[in-house]
Amino acid sequence: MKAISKLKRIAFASPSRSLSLVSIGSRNVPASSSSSLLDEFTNFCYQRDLPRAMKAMDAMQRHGIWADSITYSELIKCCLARGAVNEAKLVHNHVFSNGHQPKTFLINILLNMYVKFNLLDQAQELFDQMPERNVVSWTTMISACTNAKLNAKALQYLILMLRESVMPNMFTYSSVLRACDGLLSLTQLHCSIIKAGLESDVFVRSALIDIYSKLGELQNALGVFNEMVTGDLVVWNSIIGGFAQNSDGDEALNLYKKMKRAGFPPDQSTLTSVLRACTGLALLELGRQVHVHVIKFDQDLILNNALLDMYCKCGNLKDANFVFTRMLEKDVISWSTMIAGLAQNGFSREALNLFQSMKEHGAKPNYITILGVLFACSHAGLVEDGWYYFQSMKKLFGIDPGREHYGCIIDLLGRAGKLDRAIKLIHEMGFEPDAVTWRALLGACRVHRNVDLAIFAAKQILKLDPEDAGTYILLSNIYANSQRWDEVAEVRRTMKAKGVRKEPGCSWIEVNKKIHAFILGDNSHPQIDEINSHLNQLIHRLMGLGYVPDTNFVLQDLEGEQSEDSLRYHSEKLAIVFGMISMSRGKTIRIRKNIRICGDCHIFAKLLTKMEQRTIVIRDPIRYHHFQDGVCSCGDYW
DNA sequence: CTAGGGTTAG
Repeated sequence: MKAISKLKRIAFASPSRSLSLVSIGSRNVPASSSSSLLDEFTNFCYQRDLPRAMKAMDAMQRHGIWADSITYSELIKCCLARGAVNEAKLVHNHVFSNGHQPKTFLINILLNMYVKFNLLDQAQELFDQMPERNVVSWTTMISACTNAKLNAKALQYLILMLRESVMPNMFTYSSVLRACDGLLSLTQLHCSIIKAGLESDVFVRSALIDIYSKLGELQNALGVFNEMVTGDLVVWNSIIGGFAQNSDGDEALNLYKKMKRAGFPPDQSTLTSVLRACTGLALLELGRQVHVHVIKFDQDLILNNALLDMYCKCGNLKDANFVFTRMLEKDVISWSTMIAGLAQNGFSREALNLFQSMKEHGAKPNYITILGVLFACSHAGLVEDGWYYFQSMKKLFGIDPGREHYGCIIDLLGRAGKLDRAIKLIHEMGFEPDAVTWRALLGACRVHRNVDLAIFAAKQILKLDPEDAGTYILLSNIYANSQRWDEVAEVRRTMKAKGVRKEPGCSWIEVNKKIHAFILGDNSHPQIDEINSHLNQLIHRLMGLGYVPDTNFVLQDLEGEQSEDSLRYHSEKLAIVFGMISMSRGKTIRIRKNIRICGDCHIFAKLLTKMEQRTIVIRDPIRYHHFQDGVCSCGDYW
C-alpha cells in the first residue's frame, strides 16, 4: 500500500525540466555522434518519454556511453510512475554494462526502485554487490524490511551498518524504530538517538511516540511528546493515536483539544483516532460532531470505517447503517464492523443477511468477519447455522478456527443449554483454553444455574487471570449463596493477598453534551436527591406491576453486596433515572458501564421501558442491551 | 537517493 502511494506521488511529481538545447529526434544529428546520442537520451528522460529513452539507452549501451546519475534517476522515476518493471531492470543492466561501475548515489536509486516495486530479493542482491554502502543504502534496506514487517532483519541491518562504521541518521532511526518489538531494543535505540542529538527531529519523535505506544509504554510516549519544542501534525497524531489505541480515550480527547488550541487543524488520521476514543467512551454526541468534519474528507475508507464503528458501538444502528450504505468503497473491515455491530446490538438476522450480501458483493470474509457471524448465530440461538459456519469456515473461506471462534461456539452451545457439548469442545480444540474460553462457559453456567460448573470455570479463569476482580466476587457470591462460608473467607483472603480490589460499579450517561458519571456508593451528583426519590417512586410503581427486587441474583451481581438496598442504588439505575428526568420521552437513554449489568437491573430496565414507553440502551464491557417495550435484545442471556 | 501518524475481535 505504501509503495503504491509513493508511486502515485512520483507520478504526480513536478513536470519534467526542459533542457532542449539540442533538437529532438535524430534528424539533425548523425547517429554515430556520441554527444548527440547522450543529449537525445537526456531529453527523452526529462520528457518522460519512456519508449524513446529506452531506445536511446540501447544505442548508448552499444556505443559504450553512459549518462550522468541524475539523468538515470529521472528515467527510473519514470519507470516507477508507470510500473515499468522490465524497463527498470534494463536500466539496471545498462548502468552496469561492460564493467561500468555506477556511483553509489545511482545504485541507491536502483535499490530504492526495487524496494518500491516490492522486489526485496533483487534489492538484497544488488545491495550485497555494492562495493561501498552509505547511510542511504543501509536506510533503504532497513526501511524495506520494516515495511515488510521483517523486524529482526531490520535490526540486524542496523547492527551490520554500525559494525561497518556507517553512522545512522534521522532517516535510519525513524525507520528502524518501527522494527522494535521489545522494550530492550527500544531503550537502546532511544539512547543512541539522544547521543546522536536526533531526538528533536519530528520524524524521529513521532516514530518514538508511536513505538512506545505500540508497546504499551504510554508514559514514555508522553515523555517524548512533552519534550517537544516544535512539532507537527504527525507528532500530534502519534500521541493521540497512542492513547486512543490503548483505550485511554479521555487523554486522547484532551490532547486533541490541545492540538486544536496549538493551531493544528485535524486531518483524517487525527479524526480516526478521535472517533476511536469516542467509540471507547460511548460519546455519541461528540462522535456526531466529528462526523461533520469527516464529511470534509469525503470517502476516506479508514475514517469511514472508524465512524461506522463509532455508531455501532454507541448503539446507534440507524446512523451506522446510514454511513454504511453511503460508503462508496467498502473493504472487509467495513463489512465486518457492520456485521459485528448488528450482531452485538441484537440484530442477528440482519447481521446474517448482511453477511450474505457481503459474499454476493464478492468481498472475502476474514477471521474477524466470521467471529461476527458466529456471534450473530449464538445471539439468535441459531445452533445449527452457527455450527455449520464453524465446521465449514476452513473449507468455505480458508480460515482456520481460532480461539475466539471456539469461544463463540462455546457461547452458542452454552446459551442453548448444551453444556456437555461445550465442555467436550473445550477438550477437543487444539488450544489450551484461556480465560476467554472459560468466561464463555461461565456465562452459560450463570444463565442455566449450574453452580458446580460455574465454580469450576471461575477457578480456571482465576488461574489464568488472577487479577480479575469480577470473577472473585462472583465466586464469593456463589459460595455465600450455598452457605459455604469458609470458602467465602478463603476467596476474600486471596483477593486481599493479591491486592485485587473490586472496581466500583460506574455508569456514564451523556446529557446535553455533558457526561454524567454515577458510581456505586457515591452521592456527589448535584441532583442525587431528586434521582433517589424518583427512583424510589419508580420502584414502588414497578412493584405494583409485579416487580420484585431480586436479591438472589448471586450469579449475576458483580457490582455490590447482595442486599435489596444495595441493588436499589446500582449505578445503572441511577443513570437510567437521571436520563428519564433530563431527557424527553422520545430520546433513547444510552448508558455505558464499566462492569456487567446485574440481573436485577436488567429486569428493572425491561419493566421500566414497558411502563414508561422508553428506549434504553446499556453497553457493558462485552455486551449490548437494547431495552424496549419490556424486552431486551440480549434475549436475557449475557 | 533514505524516514514518522489512522479502521474490524479480544
